[in-house]
Amino acid sequence: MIFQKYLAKHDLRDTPQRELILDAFLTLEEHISAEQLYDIVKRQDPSIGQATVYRVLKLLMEAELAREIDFGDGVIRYEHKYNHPHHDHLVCRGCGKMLEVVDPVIEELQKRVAESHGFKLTDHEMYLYGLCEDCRRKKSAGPQ
Amino acid sequence: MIFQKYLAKHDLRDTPQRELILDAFLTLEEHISAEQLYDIVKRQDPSIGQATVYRVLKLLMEAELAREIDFGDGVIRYEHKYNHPHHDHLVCRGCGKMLEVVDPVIEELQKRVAESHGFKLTDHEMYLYGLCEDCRRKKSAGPQ
DNA sequence: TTAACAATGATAATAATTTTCAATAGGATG
DNA sequence: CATCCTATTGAAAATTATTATCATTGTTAA
Repeated sequence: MIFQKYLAKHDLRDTPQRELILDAFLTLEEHISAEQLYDIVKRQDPSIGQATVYRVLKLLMEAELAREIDFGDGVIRYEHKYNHPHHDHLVCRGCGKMLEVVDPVIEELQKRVAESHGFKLTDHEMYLYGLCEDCRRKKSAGPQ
Repeated sequence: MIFQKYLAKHDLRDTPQRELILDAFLTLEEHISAEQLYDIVKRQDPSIGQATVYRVLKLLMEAELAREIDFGDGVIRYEHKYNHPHHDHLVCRGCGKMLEVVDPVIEELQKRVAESHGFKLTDHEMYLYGLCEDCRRKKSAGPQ
């Protein structure tokens, strides 16, 4: 609905490809790369091109339905934005496990840090990297 | 000196190219991309190859002399790490101006957030984005 | 000085993403 | 419903940043 409204407002057409990619994206729970999404969508319609997937992801960003996340590994991933409020990411350096976290005090302090330099904060990114319990156990138990 | 020690310890050779690139990097105050560094170095020695610049930056990382920063625009930049303790970045969405910031309370809270999920924090990245004073003034004054 | 091999520069390769472009297909209008 | 205009599509080429390859050069230690 939101996407359709966005399309209408911007004189863009509602095509079966766009619907398919949107549905596939919304069905997913976790963040996903353009290539992964292409793989999924291709199963339902092998004729779809990957450029279209990239194009739709860009549209979803503009429609505020998707948000980019970048762990710095050269691949951009996307996650839901609609009905999925802001949060940061806690990532395990060992196994890659990822948790969404928010700390309201940090959020408030970030605003203040920005203000103390004359900035009006618009948004931020925070990635916490560490080792999860499992990986720490493996590390101390296993050889070296 | 530190770089030379690192080279010696790892059975790597101290070459004029490595010296030149290291010096150019250390002379710089701000963060820089591999390509920008290549441009600078090329002026002093046009025969230098850009692969060497990429290779030396990798060495500087291993020697703890450089640190990567990634603003998510597809280009990796590097900044000094030696004698330049950890900090985060406050970036203006308007003009790109960048400030280094640290808030010890945020740092502490990050550790606690990680611990509350069973993680042992190893490092983090935090980018605060906003509008600086100048850009805000321009925005409210200028047309639209 | 010479054998062994690390380092270099040029270039090719990679990988993710974007652009190009000819063919196709929405959808408003008559 | 047919038609025209133009947005959209898929395939493939182009881009961009970075990495790998490889023949040649330079260093070092015996």
